[in-house]
Amino acid sequence: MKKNDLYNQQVEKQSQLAKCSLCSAKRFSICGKMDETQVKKVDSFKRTKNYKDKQPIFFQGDPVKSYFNVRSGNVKIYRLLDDGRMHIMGFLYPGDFMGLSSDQDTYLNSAEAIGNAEICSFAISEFDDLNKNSPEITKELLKRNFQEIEFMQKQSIIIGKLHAKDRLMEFFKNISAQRKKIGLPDNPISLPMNRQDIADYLALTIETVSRGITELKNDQKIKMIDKNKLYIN
Amino acid sequence: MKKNDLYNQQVEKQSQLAKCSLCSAKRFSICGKMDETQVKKVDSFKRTKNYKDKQPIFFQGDPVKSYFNVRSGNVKIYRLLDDGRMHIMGFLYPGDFMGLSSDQDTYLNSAEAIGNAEICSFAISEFDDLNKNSPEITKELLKRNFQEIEFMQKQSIIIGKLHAKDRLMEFFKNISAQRKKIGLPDNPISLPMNRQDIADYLALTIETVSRGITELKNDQKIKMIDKNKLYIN
DNA sequence: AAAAATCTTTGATCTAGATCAAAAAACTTT
DNA sequence: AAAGTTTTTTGATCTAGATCAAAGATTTTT
Repeated sequence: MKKNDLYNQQVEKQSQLAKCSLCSAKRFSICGKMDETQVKKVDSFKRTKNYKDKQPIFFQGDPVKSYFNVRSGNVKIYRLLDDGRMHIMGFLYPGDFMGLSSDQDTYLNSAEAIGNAEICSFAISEFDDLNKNSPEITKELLKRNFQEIEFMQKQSIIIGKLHAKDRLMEFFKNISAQRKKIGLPDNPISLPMNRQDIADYLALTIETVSRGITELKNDQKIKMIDKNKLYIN
Repeated sequence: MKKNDLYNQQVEKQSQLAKCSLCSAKRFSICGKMDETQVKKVDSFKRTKNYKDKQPIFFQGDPVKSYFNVRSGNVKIYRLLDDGRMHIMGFLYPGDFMGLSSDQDTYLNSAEAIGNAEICSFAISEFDDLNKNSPEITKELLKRNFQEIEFMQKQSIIIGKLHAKDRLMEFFKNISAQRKKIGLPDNPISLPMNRQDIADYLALTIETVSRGITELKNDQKIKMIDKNKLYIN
């Protein structure tokens, strides 16, 4: 059987292992802002699933039924354009929350796992209920939204104004900072996504990404440890 | 005296005219979500100022002392890059709120008036106070943030994936939609900003913007009424 | 209303990154 | 471990939009 088989049956993680109290992403998650009663409630209504590489989590246009939280692994958030091209909005890391939007009707973007990922899902009604009665959660959501706006602003400068090599360098630095935030070594970094994903994220082609990496290597700005692992000088 | 003199002395709008009850932007503003008591409070602590073309409202790096609301006119939100280039994050219209950020410490972007604009300012402490005790205001802020994220996502696709002519066309359509939202005719539209601003917003050069407009005219996609007014076919 | 300043358009040329093509490397399956 | 598949890199060529340059419009000042 192929490694990346989308139709692979998923086994729901058994409750013992999925418990919030054992969640390594809790500290960086929205759940980290909840009190014990709230976490207990989340623990009871959340579902935790293991996703394989390239397995879809939700798709643009689908009705919004759940919100999601990344427990481990990575996720890419992307939009398919009418002409079939893909634009990647961002990559998610453990502790990142997704699925909320302004209209709450249908998902605007699609999400799929990059490599193996554990994702918790919350039915919107139950999560909204919890949120409604908790200013802490609302405040945390607001804060995360502001951070996302600021990140998107930086990203629009990167895409709009920087050359290919500089976009790549900023991308590597962002991964480094993100890793630090969740307690991983910030150098060297690993690239969970492939070259095409990097291209679709930075608004470049795969060839330009490849050439850019080669040149950054020659310029001694980075050192490739292997295809998906690099050291930033 | 030059029309766009930055150092023009401002006359604070007299309270009678600046009253919230007479504000034509109230319906589209955050203030439109407030009850009478809250509006009364806002009315008492807000300050309303007239800005002239190119006059700064706040500057990136300055300590955040106030939030702002556009009462009339237009504003550009931009970031100056290290090399002196400008990236415009967006254009604001009556009813738009600005100044809030995730860290609340310093402004990340700069803001200046495009043409004459009336802007209300709120001292952060007084506004935060109001917000703290009003779930409606918080909810409205959250909603606006989501809309901004979604707008930025669309914008990143426009900048990253579309050709010059298509970027311009999307830009005109966005202005049209925005005008409709605030009760102005959605066609023809006026362009309050100049060609350089459009270029800095769409990550193009002024020459490419100019040529793009000429070509859209030739393709019968738009009809220029004058330099700053156009009809979308 | 003429002169000066600013903004916009048009023309000629250049280039970063796209596209087309193929080799090399890294994985998967048998 | 050989064959097949997918991903990444490298090479050659092309092009949309940048850059450099100057002419027209429009606005501001005198």
